[in-house]
Amino acid sequence: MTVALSHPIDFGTTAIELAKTLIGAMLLVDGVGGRIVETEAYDADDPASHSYKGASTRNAAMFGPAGHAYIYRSYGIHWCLNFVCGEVGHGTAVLIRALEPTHGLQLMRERRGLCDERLLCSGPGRLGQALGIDGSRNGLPLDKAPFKIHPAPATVDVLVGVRIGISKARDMPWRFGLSGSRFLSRPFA
DNA sequence: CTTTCGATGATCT
DNA sequence: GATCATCGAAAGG
Repeated sequence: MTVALSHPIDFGTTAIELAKTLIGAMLLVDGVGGRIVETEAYDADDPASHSYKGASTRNAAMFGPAGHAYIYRSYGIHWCLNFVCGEVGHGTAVLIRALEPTHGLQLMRERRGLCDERLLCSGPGRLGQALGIDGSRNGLPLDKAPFKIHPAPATVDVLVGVRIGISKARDMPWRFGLSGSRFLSRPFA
C-alpha cells in the first residue's frame, strides 16, 4: 500500500487513517527521537482499546481533544506514547510502537543502557524510555514543546498487519509499518 | 532462530 | 484476585 503525504498531519481523522499517515513522520521529544516506523490504531468501539469501557482516570486524555498525548504505564514498568485523534469524546488514539533513531542517539543510549541501535526504539516501551517519556507528559499538546512532529517527506510504502500483544479484537489489521525498515518491533507476516 | 517466564504496579471486577 | 497495547534473559533447536 502506498500512502500519500499529508501536510500538515490531520489529528482530527480516524485512528486508522492517522496511524497510516504517521509512518515516515519525524517525532522528537526535547530534540530526541527519529522517524516513526511502526504504529497501531485503537478505535472507538474497539474491545482492545483502553477507551472501550468509557472514560476513567487513566484514559482521560483519550477522550480529550485530538493532537494531544495519551501516555500510560504498561505492565507497571514501561511508559507508552499515543497520539489522540478523532472527535473529542470518541476515545480514539494511535500507539507509537517504533522509531528509527536519528536524533540524540547518545542520550537514548544513556537512558536505555548501552544496547544495539536497532533496539533503542523498537517497541513502545523501549521508545518511551529512549525518549524520556513519563506520566508528566500525559495530555500535553503535540504541537508544542517538548514535542516536535514533522510529516513524512514523501509517499511511503506501508505494511499492514494485526496488532501485537492484545487478547481482544486480534484480527483487526490495524498495525502499520514502514516497508523495509529494520527498526520494527517485530516483522510483518 | 524460537519459546518460555519473571518482573512489577496500576486498573478494574 | 485477574488482567495487562512489554521487555529481557534464559534455554532449546
